[in-house]
Formats: sequence, structure tokens, C-alpha cells
Amino acid sequence: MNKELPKIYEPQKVEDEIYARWEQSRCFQPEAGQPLADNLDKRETYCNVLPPPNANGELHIGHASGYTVMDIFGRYARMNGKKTLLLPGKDHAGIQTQVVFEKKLLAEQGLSRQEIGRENFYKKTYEFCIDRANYMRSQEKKIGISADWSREKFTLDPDVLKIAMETFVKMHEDGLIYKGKRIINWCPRCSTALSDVEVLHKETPGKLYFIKYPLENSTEFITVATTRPETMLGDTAVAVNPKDKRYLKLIGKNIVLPLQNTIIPIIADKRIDLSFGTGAVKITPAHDPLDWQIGKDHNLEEIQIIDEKAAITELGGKYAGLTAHVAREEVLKDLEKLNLLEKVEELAHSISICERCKTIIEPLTSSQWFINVDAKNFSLKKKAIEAIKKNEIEIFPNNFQKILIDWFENMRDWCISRQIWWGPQFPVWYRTNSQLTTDNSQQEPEMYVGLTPPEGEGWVQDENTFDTWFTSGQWAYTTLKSKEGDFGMFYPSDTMVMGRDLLFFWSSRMIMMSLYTTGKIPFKNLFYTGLVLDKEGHKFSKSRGNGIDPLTVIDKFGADALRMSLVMDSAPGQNSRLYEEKIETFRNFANKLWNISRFCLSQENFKLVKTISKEDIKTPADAWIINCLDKTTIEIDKLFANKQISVAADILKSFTWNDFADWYLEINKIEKNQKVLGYVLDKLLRLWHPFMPFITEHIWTLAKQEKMLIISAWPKSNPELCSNIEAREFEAIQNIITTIRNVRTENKIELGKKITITINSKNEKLLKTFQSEFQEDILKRLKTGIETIGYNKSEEELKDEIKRTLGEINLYIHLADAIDTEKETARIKKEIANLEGFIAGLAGRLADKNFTSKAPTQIINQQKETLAKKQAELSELQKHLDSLS
RNA sequence: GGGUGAUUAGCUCAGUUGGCUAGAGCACUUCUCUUACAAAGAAGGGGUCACUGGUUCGAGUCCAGUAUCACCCACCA
Repeated sequence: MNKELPKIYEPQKVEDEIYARWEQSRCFQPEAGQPLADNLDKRETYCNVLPPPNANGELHIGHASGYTVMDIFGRYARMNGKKTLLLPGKDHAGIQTQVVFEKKLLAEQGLSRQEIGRENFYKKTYEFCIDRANYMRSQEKKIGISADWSREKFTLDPDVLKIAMETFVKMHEDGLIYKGKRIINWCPRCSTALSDVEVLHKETPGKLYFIKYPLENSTEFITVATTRPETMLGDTAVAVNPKDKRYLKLIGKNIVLPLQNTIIPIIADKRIDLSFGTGAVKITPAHDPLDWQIGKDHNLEEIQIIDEKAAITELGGKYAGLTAHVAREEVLKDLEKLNLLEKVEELAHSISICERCKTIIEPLTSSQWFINVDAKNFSLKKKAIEAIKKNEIEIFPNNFQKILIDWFENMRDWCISRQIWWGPQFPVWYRTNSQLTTDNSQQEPEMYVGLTPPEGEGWVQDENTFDTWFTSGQWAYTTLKSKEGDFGMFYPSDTMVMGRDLLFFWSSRMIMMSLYTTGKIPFKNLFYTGLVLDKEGHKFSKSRGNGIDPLTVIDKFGADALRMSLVMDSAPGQNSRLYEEKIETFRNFANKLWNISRFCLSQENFKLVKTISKEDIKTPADAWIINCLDKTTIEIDKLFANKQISVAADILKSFTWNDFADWYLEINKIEKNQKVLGYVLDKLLRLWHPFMPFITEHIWTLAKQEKMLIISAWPKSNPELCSNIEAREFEAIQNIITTIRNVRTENKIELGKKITITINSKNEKLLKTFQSEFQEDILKRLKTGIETIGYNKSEEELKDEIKRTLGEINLYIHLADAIDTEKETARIKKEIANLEGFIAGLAGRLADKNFTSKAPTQIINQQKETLAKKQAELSELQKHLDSLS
């Protein structure tokens, strides 16, 4: 039977078919009627709203990493009989998608978005996203994620969007949203405002220009230092620190601003650093965030001299129309002509760039929409901090809690309006009432905020679109609210898994928005994954060309191998590295599991066994493996509770390979116990399923199981089965076998050469175990080359043999040739020295009153036991040494 | 300027209430195609757990400091 199974597991041939079967069975869908795990219906639920990837590209290895973690938790929950929902989705990803699609449009059709118009651009981008979403969904399935595709959501789906817009309206009513003219980060390429988190800072070598500003009615100067000389066209003051003695007498005096020839004051402000530059700072309120603040506090005029295309405005006089970059050169040239450029120094400083297109940010004053994150009636950030501090959301790894709280504490108002086209438009309309207008420029238009356009003529919708994080920040509930019943059943969800790079962008916004809208936390557990890096520890990037395509990997090694290589040997929040050799080792492991199963399935009358009784445990090896299995099961559950899935997989791997395959399978070739074999394999497949769903389901099917593994019950520890089990007998056998193999290798005895051994022990019960026919068979056949076994012979008789002490056993190995006394003596002496050192330490500790009075008795007893054991060993070694000399 | 993480075998990394002489994979050495598996098996070698102090009966694990690296934040004109 099953002789036809290939020697090598071929994932490519089975994975798609298995996934299709899962989908058809509707086991991803938590409806009534969904097949449940072995009829366990605890009415408990488990939900993970999956982070929606940006629907503008393809899946990368980072997605695969997150999905694997989510799927492992999801499958674990499902097998534990919970009603499980993994809810997938896609994000329209405002700016990023617009940048991607604009590039595509230009490359393929040579068109800009302006050329095709806003409406058409939106429609085309929408189609593009849907297309990408379809492709990405197929990739997600390849990874094996057990998500309910019937519930898949897109951030622009009308139902999702409606809920998000309702939030806007409500926040506006509650006074949490305001429109105001403030200084914001402006990306000239994207033509939009950006929030603080969408701006990156890059350390760049630059220059610090020292410019002399002439004092009014004087021949004196005050020298200011700046990295952006062109902004002087918009200067409205020079500021110094009030404690700066150098400039005390100048405070309150005026300056004639060069090039512009306007009169501006010298003011004092404590935010000015005395030690930087000259200690005197030119103030350009319209183009620098700090200057803007200072300008506000000192009632300075804001003169916008750079426009939204990064060009100089008409207020810039003769420089109008030049780009800021060119203007800088011109300004410097002119200053030099006037002899006002004192000096230029090299300076490393950080410049702001757009996160998406890397263009240098222009700080501008602009009219934008903001969320007040610290409003009096509902402080979003304080509520978030409170929830986190009260551990309502458990964060893995735990130290990220502090990072998140710190971030919230320093959070400033959130700019949510963007001037891009790709994204939902603000549900805000304006109308200018011409009848009342007496002075056009001063008239504030009438404003309407609501879900649908207002009645009447002349309303024009606000052109702003939403920051993409405004909609994805509501993902935790918009997704669940769009299907009747889901919200009540699954909100707040259990788990949220995301890359640590999304900590500020996304987790923070979800927590705030959810607390505001639902009054509850969005999820109970927040799990951050680290970044996946390449072999050298670099980030994957297109420019570096070091990307690993998940599909290529899956095609080559199988989805299970990829999954394993993404979760093993990694800790929550910690970066990890991925490379082919690593994936290969897990491909090898999958193959090991395959061959283990192949062996089992090829046994006569083999079948998977769900339960066994004590009577089925017949031999020391049976008892031992059942005991190992039980311990492993308990440990894995504990680790799952702590979200330590990497460690869980690790101990399971060690059980599978080192215990079950290397020992139990070998024993089973000699003394067969198909029931125990079937029982262990049954549990093994279940335990591995969350990690390696495809191969386990495949084997499960080959073993002719009616019900699919994905909905089979998670193994439980069986203390009843393990009570009074004596695993030590088998451990003694293992010990003897290993020791003999070791001695053979050490003494270079060929495998073909048979040897005679003697086992001496005072423990009659133990001896009796060995003396059974089967156990002798095991000892002989497990690569030991034993021919005959003797028991309890006299020391005298054995004095020329190699002796090893293994706990209660003295093992003697008779070699045909005389033993190398010198070598053996040296070996024993070394071991004695080692042992004596250890015993001395242990004995010392046990003699120490401090230790015996303070340490728990359990530890003391343990150490006493060890001491006795080691002392016995030592005396055996010494006896042996004496007999050799 | 502030923060976080890392530092454990040649390499990549685990090690969560502190407790026997610190683990894995890869690489390395020697041997084996033994019928589940050479993508394998057997036996090995290899570590003052970055450094310095402290707490403790006991520290890779907790605390303080130092060094190096990485990342993040920041209104460094």
C-alpha cells in the first residue's frame, strides 16, 4: 500500500488543489452551517481583520510574513473550535497609488493626469486597483491564508466608505475636525499636503549661508545664518534669544531686508538657540514650521513667496516665476554683489522628503482640514493612551507599548486633507451667497457638511480628498459593520498583526478612531512583526534589486517551506533575514515530514488513530513517545498563549525529527505498534497544520480521513494516558545505544564488526526490561553492531573492557583488540576532573546556608539528586581508573 | 538632540515569571547509499552569552553604566 508515493514531496502538484478544497468547503466562512472543528462548537469566536495591502502592485515578502503569522493564529483558533474569521481586504492607498498610476500612465500612454482630467483619472485608477486586487488575491491564496474571501473589502467600497464618511460628519459636529490655515508639509510633485508621518527626514550635506542684514539708519549689520537663502524674500523679522548678550541692544530695532528693501523688526524669542550659527535667525513665517509658530506669537505677517509648484510668487519681486532652486542661486549672486554674503559653511542637516516620491518638501501655509487629536470633549490621544496603559490592548512585543504611548503624547493635530485626485472627496459643499456679498474677497462662503449633497443650487463640493489613513484608520470596524451581525459577533477582534513600520501610521490611528466611533478598543492583541531583510541585513528594495518574490519561492520550495522560514527563529517585533539556504532547510523539513508519513502509510493496516487507551501502550518506547508527545502538546499550547509561535514550531520540530523520526520510527521497524504509531502521526499532523497547512492536509487526505484537517480538533494533553508512565526505561536504552555508537566511532571500529557488551546494574527491574527479547533486538539492531549481551558479570571478568557509567547502569564493551589503556586512562582522567569541578561547585552550594535557607525546596532537592548521581558516577570512574593502572 | 532594539558557536538566530554543566539551523570533521527520507542517517569539534559594576543563595535572563552597530522620532535656522 502506498508504495506509489514519491520519495520527494512535491508541493507544486498539490497546493492549489488543496486550497480549492478548503474554499469549496466554506470552512473559511464562519456562518451557521460552516463545518466546525470535530463538532466542537463552543460558540467562541476569533477574528482577525487582515491589514489591507495597497492595491497597486503585488505581494512582497513582507506581506507573506505577516499573513503567515495571521494564518497560524487563525488556524489554531479554528482547530480549537472557535468560530473563526480572517477578514481580507485591499487599500486604495491614496498618494502611493496615484504616484504609481501616474508613472504607468506616462510610461504607457505618455499622458499626465491633467491631460486626461480628474474624473477620467479617477475611473482609470479605480480599474487599475481592481485589477491589481484580483491579482494580489491570487497571491494571497498561494500563501495559504484561510481568509473568508466572500467578505473581502476594499477601502473604497460604498458601504465601507459610507461608514467612514459618517465618522467625518460626526467628528465635525463634535468639533474634533476643523479647517484652518496652517503651515503644512507640501509635496510639490504630488501637489498635496502631507501629514507629519508621511514625511521622511534624510541627513544630507548642505551649506549654511551667513547673510548680513543692514540695520535701519545705521552702517551696522546683523548677520543671520540660513540653509535656505531664497526664503529671505519672505522674511518678516529677525529673532534672537532674549538672553543673548551680543544682541540685547538690538532688540526692538529694525532692519532693512536686502533685495526686498522692506523694514522688519528684530525680536526676541526664547526658542532661538544661542549656539547655532550667529544666534540671529531670519524669520520666514510662511515657509518654516518654527518660524510660523514664532510668527503667530509675535503677530508677524506671513508672506508666501514660494507657491505650490515650488516656484517664487509675485511677492518675490524680480525672482518671481523662478523655481526655488534657481532663485537661491540668483539671490546668492545678488547678495554677493551687494557684499552682504559674509561666508558659507558646510553643514550636515536633515531635509524633509515626501515618503512616496522622495521629492523635497516645501513647508507652506495652506488651508487644510485637521483632526484635533486633543479636543476638550474627546481627546483622541488621551483616550488611546489610557486604553493602552490599562492594558486593554495587549501588545507584542510588550516594549512597543511605551513607544506607542510616547508617540501619542507628542502627537500634533493630524492633517487629513490631500489635494490629490485619487481618494474619497470630502463630504463638504460650499456656496457663495452673491446677494449678501458686499465685498467679494472677505465673504466666507456658506459651508455644508453631510453625507449627501445639500439641496439647492450653486453648491460646489470641496475638492480635497482624504488622507488614506483616515479610511484605513477605521478599517477595524468599517469592515465588520458592512455585514449584518458581524460587528456584534466579532468586534473587538482578537488579533491584529502588522509590520512594525506601521506602528505610527496605522495602529495608532486605528486605536484612536475606533475608541471614538465604537467606544471600544479595535482589537485585544496587537502583534508587531519585524521587517524581513535580505541575507546581508538590507531592506528589500526595487533599486537594490534584492527582492524575493513569494511566488517564485513557493514555486521552488513550496508554500509551507516559505511559511516556516518566515516564522522560525524569529521573535515578535524583531527583524529577521530571509534567503534561499534558509528556505531550503524548511523545504528539507517538509520532506522529512513527508517521509515520516510515507513510512507510516506504508505499514500494513496503518491508519491514523484518534484516541488510544493505556492498554495500547505496550513497550518502553511507546510509553516514552506518548510522554514526549504529551509534554510537547502542553508546551505548545503555553507558547501559543504567549504568541511565541517560533519557539512552538521549534520544539515541535525537535519532537518530530529527533524523537519521533530518529527513534520511534526506527524502533517501530523492530517492535511494531501501529496503534501508537497512528496515534502519534495523527497528533503530529494536527499540531503542524497551522504552520504547514498544505503538506499536512495532503497527508491527511492520503490517510483517507473523511473530514478535512483544517477543521479537525487541536490535540489536547492527555494526562490520564500519561499517568504512571515510566519513560526512563527507554531513555536508558537510548543512552546505551548512543554510548556504544560513540565508543565505536572513537575507537574506529568498522560497522561490520560485531561486539559483545555487558550491562551491569543493581536495578533489577531495569535489567529485566533489557532482557526481554524485543529490547535486546533493539539494542542489537539500532546501528550498534552488538552480537551478544551479558548481564551482571563480575568486575574482575570485565576489567579489560571499555566501561561507561550511565546512571544506574555500568556498561562494558568488549573490543576484540586490547583497549588502548593510555588513551582510555587519559579520557577518564579528563572526565573525572570535569566531574570533580562540577561536584565541588554543587556541594559547595548545598553546604551554603544562604542557599539552603533561601532557595525553594524543589530546586534544593533537584540539586541534591544531581549531586548524588554525579558522585556515584565519579566513584565508578575512579574504580575504573584504578583497574586500568 | 531624544528614543528603541541588537550584541549568545565561523555564519544566521532562538532562549517570557532568574534555577542542573547554554540551544537550533547552516557551515566544519569522521563515517555510512542500513528498503521512509543522501533534501538522509550516525558520531563529533566549536561559546568567559559585548564590557564594567550591582541586586540575588543563584544572572544569558533583572538593575545601572560603557562601547559598537542598526532602526525610529525631532520645528538642528
